[in-house]
Amino acid sequence: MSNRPKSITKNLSLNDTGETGGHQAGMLIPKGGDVLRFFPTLGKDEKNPRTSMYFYDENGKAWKLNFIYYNGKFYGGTRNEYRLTGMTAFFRENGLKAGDTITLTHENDNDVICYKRQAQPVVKEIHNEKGQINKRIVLGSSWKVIHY
DNA sequence: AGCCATGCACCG
DNA sequence: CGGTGCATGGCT
Repeated sequence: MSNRPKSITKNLSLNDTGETGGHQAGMLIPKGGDVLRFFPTLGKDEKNPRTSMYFYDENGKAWKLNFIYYNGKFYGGTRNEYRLTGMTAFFRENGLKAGDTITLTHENDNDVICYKRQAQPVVKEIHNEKGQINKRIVLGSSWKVIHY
């Protein structure tokens, strides 16, 4: 639809921050939308292609993130999704939790990473058929895109 | 489609 | 040898 967005923001999930005990070290990038356009194009010419991207925080510190296209679906597997990995150090340094947001901005050939803490996560209780209560953090629309 | 979860390779 | 991230399977 349009060109590369100026900025994208993600509302962090429990899995993104590692609070679920996972260690996948990366968050999912939705396919087919403007969010994906923020990143370089990765095709299916090779399996699981990737590129490194450097983002700078407010202190000028560089963070190396890896943008990977898991495209195993086209190589006999099932995966077909994009991920941005290598973020756990940034999450830890800033104490980020699910419900917080991280924003990636591209401006004047400068890639910037920043974050925003959510004051109080909204927790939703889900009652299942066995009478158990599961808690889950409510995420607004996960992604937000800002164009030039 | 998106989030949750994990076996194992790698590396300090 | 313990923590981290890759690559992938699983669940909703």
